[in-house]
Amino acid sequence: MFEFEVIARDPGSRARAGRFVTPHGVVETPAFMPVGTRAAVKTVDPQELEEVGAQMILSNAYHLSLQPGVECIERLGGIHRFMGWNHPILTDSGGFQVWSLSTRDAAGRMVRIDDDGVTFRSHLDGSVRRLTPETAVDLQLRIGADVIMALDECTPIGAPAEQAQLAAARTHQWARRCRDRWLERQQDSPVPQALFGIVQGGDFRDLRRWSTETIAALDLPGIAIGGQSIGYSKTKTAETLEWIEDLLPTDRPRYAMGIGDPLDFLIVIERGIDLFDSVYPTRLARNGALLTSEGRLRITAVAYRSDERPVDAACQCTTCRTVSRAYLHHLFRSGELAGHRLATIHNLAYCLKIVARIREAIRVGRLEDLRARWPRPSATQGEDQRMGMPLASSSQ
RNA sequence: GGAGGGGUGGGUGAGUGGCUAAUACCAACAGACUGUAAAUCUGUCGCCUGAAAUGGCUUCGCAGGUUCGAAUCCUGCCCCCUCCA
Repeated sequence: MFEFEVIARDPGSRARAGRFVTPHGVVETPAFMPVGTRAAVKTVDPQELEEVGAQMILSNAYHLSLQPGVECIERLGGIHRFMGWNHPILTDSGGFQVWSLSTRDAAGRMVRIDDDGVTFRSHLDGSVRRLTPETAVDLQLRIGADVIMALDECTPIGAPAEQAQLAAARTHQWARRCRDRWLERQQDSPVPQALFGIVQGGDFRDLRRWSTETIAALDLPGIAIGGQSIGYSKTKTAETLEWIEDLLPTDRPRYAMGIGDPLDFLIVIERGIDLFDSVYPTRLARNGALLTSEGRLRITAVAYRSDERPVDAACQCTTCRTVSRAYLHHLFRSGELAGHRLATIHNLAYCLKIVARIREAIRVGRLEDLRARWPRPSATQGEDQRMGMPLASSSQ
């Protein structure tokens, strides 16, 4: 049911194009998955997601279990039906929240980890919730996503070796327990669901390789690479993937968790990644930052007050076809919610278009052309942001 | 006509003798954001000099005064608001 087929490879890198078949449709890879943590990609609806080119989206079992609760989603026919998205969905287990919620509170009151699982203090009402590998799997199976993630402990950048080692070891133990539970439950499940394991190991080559071997050995339908090193740091992202690429299974999807800057897309794809997700484009959009061929555009800047041009002349999205920068500027300045939606539509369309171009290039064996024109991040962070990957191949 | 309240930096509005170039919020300007506790967060925000610590200058309706020292106290003037007639 969850076949994964590689249909083209780039001769100059590890990049590959494939088809990931799920019960809710096929995902043409490489693919970017927009994030809809609470069964909603903020500000846009399922139809807009389709229009923008999304194939598969992400949601989060931790958030959904708090609200509206898995019983509710289950009763209403599962997450696809619940949110009106009849395409593939992946849920994260809540492993990321082990890290993101714990860093919010120095006293560590919101998250407590032990070898058996994680105890959360709900960020909504303070109630205490317990997540173990088994319950994480159960919750996700009941929510009904096509792909579910093992419970893991996300290692922060700069974590010392001992800490990274312990987190990885725990992640491995949990992954085994998730697999056992998943295998057990799949037998009597009407709709198959795929479990992905997650590689941790922090910033250490040997730990990353150890983690990759361990997780790959579980023989799950897919493998993910996690940790703060992935996404948050461009150099660490590339480095980490290079460390482990030869150990990743070639016959199943590989998923880099938290990659959302278009500049990172080619970097991870060339290192053999098929799937990636991030809140980046949607969050940037809500904060008034638009991704364009010319780089990042801050729509609230005075410069756009009476700029009649579309956000990106090379973009075909609804936003770029219908409104001007001046109008978007006005919407953001006046706090009109339509601005968030239009900006989100554009950022998603832009990101998905970039990935589609890369995918096409791999398929026709011309990734080299794209690579040659790909923006090279400089040492200066500020300058990077003025860079963007053109949507049109006008320079050819 | 009588009684009372008030005028503070772009706006709202604290402050009622030195710790005040002046709280806070908004606006403005700039930056951040990568498996979402985010329509969030951070910085700047009188003028001049400076890379910066800083230094200098001018500010709390206007004009005087008291004081070592005033946005804060006193006097006069101008303006605004509320209530009563």
